[in-house]
Amino acid sequence: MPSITIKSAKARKPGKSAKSGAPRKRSRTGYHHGDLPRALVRAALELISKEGADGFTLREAARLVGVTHGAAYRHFADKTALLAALAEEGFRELVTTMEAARALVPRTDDVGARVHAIASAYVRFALEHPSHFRVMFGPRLDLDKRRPFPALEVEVARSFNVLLDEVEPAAKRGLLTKGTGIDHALALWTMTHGYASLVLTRRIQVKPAVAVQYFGQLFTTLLDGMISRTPTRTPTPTPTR
Amino acid sequence: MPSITIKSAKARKPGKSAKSGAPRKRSRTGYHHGDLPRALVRAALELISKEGADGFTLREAARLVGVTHGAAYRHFADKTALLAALAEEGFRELVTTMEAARALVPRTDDVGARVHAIASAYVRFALEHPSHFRVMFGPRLDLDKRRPFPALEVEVARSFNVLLDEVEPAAKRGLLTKGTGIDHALALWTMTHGYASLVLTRRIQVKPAVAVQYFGQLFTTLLDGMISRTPTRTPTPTPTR
DNA sequence: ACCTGAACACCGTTCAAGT
DNA sequence: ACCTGAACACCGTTCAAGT
Repeated sequence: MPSITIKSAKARKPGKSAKSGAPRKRSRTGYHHGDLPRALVRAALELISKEGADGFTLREAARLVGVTHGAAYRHFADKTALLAALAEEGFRELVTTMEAARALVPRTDDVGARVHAIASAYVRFALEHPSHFRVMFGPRLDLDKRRPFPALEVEVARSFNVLLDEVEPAAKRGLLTKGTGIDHALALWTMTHGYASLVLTRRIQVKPAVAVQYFGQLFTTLLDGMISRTPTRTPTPTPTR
Repeated sequence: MPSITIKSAKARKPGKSAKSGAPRKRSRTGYHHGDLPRALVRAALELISKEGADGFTLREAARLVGVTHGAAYRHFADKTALLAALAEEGFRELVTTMEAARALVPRTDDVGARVHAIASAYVRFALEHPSHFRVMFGPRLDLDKRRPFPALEVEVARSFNVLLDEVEPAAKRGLLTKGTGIDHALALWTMTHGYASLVLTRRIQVKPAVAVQYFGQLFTTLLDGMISRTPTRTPTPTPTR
C-alpha cells in the first residue's frame, strides 16, 4: 500500500514524532463510553472513501477514533464483521435513495418510468460511493458456508423489494411479458448491477457526466422486452369492485 | 484468515517441523532457471482456487514454487502486477470458452442463438472459476490514474469483441432495434456480467444446476427488446448483388 | 541476470491485566 | 463491561550480498 507510506510521509512534520499519532478526538461526544461500534463504522467509511476499499485497516480505523485496536474486538468478531456492518449501512442508504427517486416520478407515469428511476438511482449511488458499493458486494463467507450476517441479508432483501414492489403488481395485472414478478425484478437488477459494476471497474468507459444517461439507453432495451404491447387484460381503470 | 491457521494445523505432522516447509519441486523442469513468472502465475491460480481470491499471498505462492519471496520482485513490480497477470490469463481462457460455445451453434440459427450461447459460456466460466473471475474484475488502479496494465486491457477488449463481432453485422443489416453494435454488445455484456456477479456473491440464489438455464430466461427478455420484429431491410437471402 | 537473507514497517487476532 | 499493552504469526516491499 504505497498510499499509506505517502500519507504518513506527508503527515510527518519535522521535530514532531508522528509515531503515536494524535488521538484525534472526534466531535464532542467521547466514544470511550458511548458508541464505539458506530464510531468504528463511521471511521471505516471515512477511510474507505479516501483510500479505497482495499486499503482499509482495522488498526487505522481504531486509531482514527482514538482507541486501541484491540478494543474493536469487543464489538466485532473480526474485520469481516466490521465490513459486513459497513455493507449493511450501505444497503440502507441505497434503499433511501431509490425510494426518493421513485417518489419523484409523477403519478401519471407507468411502471417503466418508475422502474427506470429506481435503477438510475442505483447506478448513481454506485458511482457516487464506489468504495462503499464495492464493500457491499464483497464480504461473503463464500460458497458452502451458511449465511453469516442475517442483518445484512435483511437489508439486501429490502433493497431488492423496492424493485419488486413496482414490478409484481404490474406482472399480476398482465402488463408484462411472461414470467413472475420476481423474474422481472431479477432481470432488472441484474442489468443495473452489471452496468454499475462494469463502469466502476472501468471496463465500460463512459464519461461520468453521461454515465447515468447512457445507462438509460441500455436499460430501455430491456424494458422494451419486458413490457408487453398486448396486455393480457385491459390495463387501466381500477375495476369498480 | 482463519483458513490458513486451519490448514497449517492440519499439515503439521508430529515430529516434523513444518516451519520451513518442503520446497515441493513442481514437475520435472526446474524453475530456478526457466520460467519463474509463469510458475508464479500457476501457483497463484492454484492458491486462489482453493483458498479464495482474498486469502492469497505473494509469499505463499513463492513458497509453493520453492523460491524465496523476494525473487518474485524480479518479475513483477508488486502483488498487484501478479494479480493483473492472473486476470490477463483469465480473459484469455474466457475468450476460448466463449468462442468454443459459439462454434457449437448450428449455422442455420440466428444472432440471438449465437449471442445466447456466448453469454451462457460467460456465466458458466464465472461459476466454474469464481475466484479467478473475481480477480479478473478486481485489480484496478482506481479512478483517475492512467491505465496501468495494457496487456490486460488488450485481453479485456478481445473478450468484448466476441460479442461485438456477432452483434455489429446484425445491427448494420437492420436486424436490431435502434442503437449501434457497440450499444447492443454493451447491453448484453452488462446483463451477463451482472447475473454472473450476483450469483457469485450469492445475492441471487439459484441452485447451481439451473443457474445457467435461468440466466437464459432473463437474457431472453433483453434479446426480445433488442431484436426488431420489423427489420429495416428484408433480412435473409444474401442479395444477389 | 537471477536469487537469497535479513531487515523494515505494517497487519489481524488473542489474551492477560487493568479500571 | 469495556479498554489497554504486549505478544504472536503472518504480510508486502526493499536491498545488500552472493553466484
